[in-house]
Amino acid sequence: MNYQKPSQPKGTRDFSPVEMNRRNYIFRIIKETFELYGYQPIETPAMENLTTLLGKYGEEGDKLIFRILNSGDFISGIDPSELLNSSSQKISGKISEKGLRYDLTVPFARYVVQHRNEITFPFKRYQLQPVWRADRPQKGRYREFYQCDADVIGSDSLINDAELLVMADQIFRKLNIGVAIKLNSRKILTGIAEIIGHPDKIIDITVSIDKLDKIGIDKVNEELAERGLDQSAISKLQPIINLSGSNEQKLDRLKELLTSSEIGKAGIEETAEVLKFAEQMGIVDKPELDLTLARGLNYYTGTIIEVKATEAGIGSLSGGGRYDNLTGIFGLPGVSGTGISFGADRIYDIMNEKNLFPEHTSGATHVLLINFGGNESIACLKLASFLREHNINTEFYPEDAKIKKQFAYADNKQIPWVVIIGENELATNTMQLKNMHTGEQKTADQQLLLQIITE
RNA sequence: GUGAGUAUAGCUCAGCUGGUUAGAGCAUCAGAUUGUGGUUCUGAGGGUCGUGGGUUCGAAUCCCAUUACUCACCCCA
Repeated sequence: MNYQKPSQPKGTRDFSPVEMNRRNYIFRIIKETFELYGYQPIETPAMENLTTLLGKYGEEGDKLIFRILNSGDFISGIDPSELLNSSSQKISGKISEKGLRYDLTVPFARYVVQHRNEITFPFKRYQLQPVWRADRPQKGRYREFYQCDADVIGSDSLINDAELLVMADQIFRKLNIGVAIKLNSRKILTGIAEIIGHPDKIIDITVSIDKLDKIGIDKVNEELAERGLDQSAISKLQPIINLSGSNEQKLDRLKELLTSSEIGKAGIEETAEVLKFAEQMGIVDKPELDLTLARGLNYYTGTIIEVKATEAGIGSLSGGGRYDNLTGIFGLPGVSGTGISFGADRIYDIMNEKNLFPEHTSGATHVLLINFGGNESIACLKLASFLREHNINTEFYPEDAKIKKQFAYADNKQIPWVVIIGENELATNTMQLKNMHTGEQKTADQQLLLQIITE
């Protein structure tokens, strides 16, 4: 080999047929669940105008947006002296006007604003598409990954927030993944920031206490101090961070602590309401109120949701929350939305790690017909179309290769059933049906074949 | 953006403090087996040791640079 080995860009992946069938299994369950609750699919383009994307994800987020170079002679309009003297940021604004989508929520907000006259509110949509982030990849983090979002926009009702929790509960149970569903409220966090006397530091506070699980209380306090909180504020924060007990107990205690904060009290009430609705909808794995849950995106204003795998430090599998004014930025104020996003790739990783996929994911070939050539192959071709009419994924081996080779092919592709029609079978109008898993083989006719392989 | 590690066959890796023609397992292909895979046996193909430079009689091995990847931090699905 004397050519440069080809490779994909870092943080991106190829998906093999086996992987795709498994990924589709995840997508199917997510879609089905979304649709059970009345969410309908939309898609938006891979690229958006930078004006749509920039400023929505904070300073860090802006840096992580993949920019697309303008087509044509993108450098022509620029003064050479400008190239030398101005920052790369400024220049990039001149040579790039589009970027790859960073998440699905902001494009959705854009979609809603643009199509507001065609949409009936409340609008429930889901969207399963890749997003791109120019991050440094690492475990469970990719530069191209799929998000599966469900959002309701144009409804203030907390039933929607509860519905998201219930859907998350259902999806992870269907997938057989053990998770902890966590709930918080941005309003409670705001209330906390108010009563400790640092309403302006809410982001710093939330980012720091979000790490509690990971780095421990001492480090969190250190970081809070570094971020400019005085000691009295930090000590006021301690009883709040350390709240324990049931959700009810936590909420009761919070009521006492946040009496002086109107917004804090509202958050407590709303959270109690969301939990009540979720319970009435029959949620199985009860969400846990977790005040250290903050989530990065700045646009959440109410409920905050996160789902983590019970074991495995792979980060969150799903996250979401309520945003009161996302469409406001695009000129449609006063529309509240709430939504949740599932990270398909992390879900895949964890299912793979724990062997949670069913043995045969649909999409794979179900039956292979062995090719003997001649008249036998005519019988096989007819049988194959019969099976396909019954919606059974069927392959006829295209060459009359050695039987051994054909069987090895079936084995390799993990095809569960193999049918043999040779000279003898052709004469008696039968076939040999072999179960590749057990090795059992029996004589069958068309009807028996259909019956056996569909049970 | 910051820090650390790795780079040898399609994949996973071995190759000791530098010493002839670079190894294994798995995978692939062929045969043992002309109607039977997942077990066994035999054989074959496949590598300018990431790239460029340096030290040396001699470099996969030591040094420098560079690129790519991995892991962690920041941040996040």
